[in-house]
Amino acid sequence: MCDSPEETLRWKAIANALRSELAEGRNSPGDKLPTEAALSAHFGVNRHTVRHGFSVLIDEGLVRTRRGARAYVAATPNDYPIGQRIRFHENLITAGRQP
Amino acid sequence: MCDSPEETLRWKAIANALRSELAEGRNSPGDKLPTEAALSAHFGVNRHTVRHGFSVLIDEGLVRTRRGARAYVAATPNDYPIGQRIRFHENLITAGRQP
DNA sequence: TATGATTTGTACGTATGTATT
DNA sequence: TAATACATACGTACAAATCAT
Repeated sequence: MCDSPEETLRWKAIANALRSELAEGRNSPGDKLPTEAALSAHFGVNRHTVRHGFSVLIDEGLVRTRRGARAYVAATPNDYPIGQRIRFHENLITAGRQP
Repeated sequence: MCDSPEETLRWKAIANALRSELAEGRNSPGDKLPTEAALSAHFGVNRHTVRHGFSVLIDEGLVRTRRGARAYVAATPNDYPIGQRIRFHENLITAGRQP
């Protein structure tokens, strides 16, 4: 009942995986993340799917990207716990489901 | 100089164009927007470019989308004037430019 | 109610531009 | 200067939800 196929979406699974990585605490703000190409290979997905997942973390303020430079950690989930609450964008989308 | 090539980006130009349309006041919350295909043809761009522009308005809370259904107006810029201030996402990105 | 058409969502692929390293 | 890496934008295909008949 009420199956939530959230994890079946690759971009969302990648976002969750990366967020968990940051929550582990082994990364500090300023640390560089792997390249899109490296993450694509690691997750076995297209580069754009990685970018889609990245956009979630960017909107959450956890990660920042700059053209030409590697993405880096802007904050960790522990800094200001958003926990299960997802980004604004997500809220709007899921809210759209309600009648 | 200091040219700000904000308008040269198609997805941003489309977002601005659609936002201006909503600001005109001829649309009310609940009104349906043209389909992605129609907007693609109208702006002469790919469907994904339209979707990219849409994501801006979605994050601003002006538009909502549901799979299978047309996008509809959730609010108008006049409802809560954001004016020149761009969405959170944009702020993060542009903030990334600063040293 | 049921079926088919419409429309958005996801995912992959490719090419080129532009900033950083 | 050259290599690296992200950003934009085109394209294709299929899945899934909605709408219309």
